[in-house]
Amino acid sequence: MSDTASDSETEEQLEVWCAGEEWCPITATATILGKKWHPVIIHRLIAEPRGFNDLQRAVDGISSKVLSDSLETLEGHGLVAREVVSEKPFRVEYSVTDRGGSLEPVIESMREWGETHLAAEG
Amino acid sequence: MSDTASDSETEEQLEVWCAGEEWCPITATATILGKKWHPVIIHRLIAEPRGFNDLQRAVDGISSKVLSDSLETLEGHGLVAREVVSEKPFRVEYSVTDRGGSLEPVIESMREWGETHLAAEG
DNA sequence: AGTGAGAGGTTTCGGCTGGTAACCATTTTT
DNA sequence: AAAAATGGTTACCAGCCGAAACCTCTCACT
Repeated sequence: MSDTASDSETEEQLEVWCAGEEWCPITATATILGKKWHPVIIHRLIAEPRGFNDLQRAVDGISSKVLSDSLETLEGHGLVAREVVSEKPFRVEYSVTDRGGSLEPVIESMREWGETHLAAEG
Repeated sequence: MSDTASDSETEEQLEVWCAGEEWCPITATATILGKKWHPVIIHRLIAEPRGFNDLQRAVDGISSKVLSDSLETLEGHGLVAREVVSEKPFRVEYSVTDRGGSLEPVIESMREWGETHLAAEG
């Protein structure tokens, strides 16, 4: 494709550099975060660490199976940490890792966009 | 896409409620943007309007069927516009709408996150 | 001891979606 | 004429998504 404009503009290359390249940071991010429930799960865990059922209520609408699968996936990506906080009354706590917490600006921009462009409910 | 029922996404998905009481802007945004290829498609169209094959090459990795379906969905959400620019040599041009262009900060934050947290991964 | 609520999930079973490959029609280029 | 480029469609299938049911364990109440 078009990239032989080496000496022209340094500024505009920032927006074009991932076109035609093999690895795309947007696609990479979308592969992890681009699921229906992943952003809101992380958002709720950034707000505060929670147990499974508490989290399910906070996400509000997700099934237990999908939440279970999602948490497993997110833990695999190193975005969420699972800790058993009690054995006898068996209790678990999910929280975001540093890596997961770093997604806050992304999720916040999604929240803002949704609020200004999708607020059509009532 | 399939028939009439599934196209209710176009209008009624905007009324995604979090099971009764609270409407969640993050979930609503994720329902639209939370697909593997949607963010990068919009990103490439924000960079410049393109024809189908040009866009497919720019997205790099997407199949023609998935691109076709995605464009149809995004057009239904009012994020992408399709214009036939020539009939004799049949040419179309896809571009972002104002609404689609307003996603730029969201996509940019995804790009930044991927660049700093996913570089050199698969 | 029995019942029910709450925590933390798993199982089952479809339907929808994402992905590959093949195919099609038209026009331009070689 | 043959090849390539443009803009897709169709067939087919693996896998993910989602609703509902089910499961174990503990605690509280009676």
